[in-house]
Amino acid sequence: MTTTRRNSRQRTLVYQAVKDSHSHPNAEEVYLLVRRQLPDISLGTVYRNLNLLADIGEAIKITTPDGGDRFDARTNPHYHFYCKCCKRMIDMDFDHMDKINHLASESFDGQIESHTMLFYGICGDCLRKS
Amino acid sequence: MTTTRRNSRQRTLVYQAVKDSHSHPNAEEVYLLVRRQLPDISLGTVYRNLNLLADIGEAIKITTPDGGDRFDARTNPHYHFYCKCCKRMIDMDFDHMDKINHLASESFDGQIESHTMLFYGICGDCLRKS
DNA sequence: TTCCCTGCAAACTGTTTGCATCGCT
DNA sequence: AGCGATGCAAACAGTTTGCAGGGAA
Repeated sequence: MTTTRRNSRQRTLVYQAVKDSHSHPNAEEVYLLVRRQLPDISLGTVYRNLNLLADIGEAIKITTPDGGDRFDARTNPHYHFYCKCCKRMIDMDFDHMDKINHLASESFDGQIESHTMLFYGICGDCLRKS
Repeated sequence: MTTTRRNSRQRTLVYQAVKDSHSHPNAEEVYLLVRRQLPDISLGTVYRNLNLLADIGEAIKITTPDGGDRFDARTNPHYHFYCKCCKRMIDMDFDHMDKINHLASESFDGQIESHTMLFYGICGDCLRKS
């Protein structure tokens, strides 16, 4: 038996914030966004709802090396690129994802979760600035 | 002018522990390992030396979704696979690394750091147990 | 009316840091 | 002797959680 889930303004706004922001916000950023419309929301509630979204699969939680997880409400398959320079998390949409998944699965004993690869490096913007 | 670096029993043992352990230990595990030979070492020192190793490139620091970074003293190129089930970090050595790096680089604006890809999924051991 | 959800604050985890001292070089 | 490294403990950042009250169904 699944537990009944209720709606609340807080829950709706947290979800909206993640969905509308395409910058992979962390909990603090979502908190600041939602506070614009609901100044009394607490950070704990933001965390609870972000984790709920991740649990039920309506958002992805991405662990970054700079402390703090980021959230992404995009549901279509894509990889992530973490720029060590500007610390941005960048979506990677490209044609070869299936091929890469396949190549990786081919010689590994285990079930690779499709489209959850994380790459590291320096993004194009940072490269051109230096 | 580079700063002079000195040796200490602590530093040597931390390095040895990471090098000898092939299980991608976290700071706490390294601490426990080193304490067997040097019971008075402090956790702070372990952290300082692990970070030093990562900075000078003698070890890799891998961020995991379960809190706590892991360390790896293997220097030859390989990817990592994080098993969501048993929380192990598993080395992936396979023939297609260069091809995957190339495919990924091809359609992404930025410099992908070779051999730092992180995959998620369920490892073979966990699959067979369930 | 039920009981899920919230705000608040305290607690927790992993990591860093200031400081006095130690001990390489 | 000089100064980099250590042990210790306090501080920190990000996150979780216990609890009493609030509100959706």
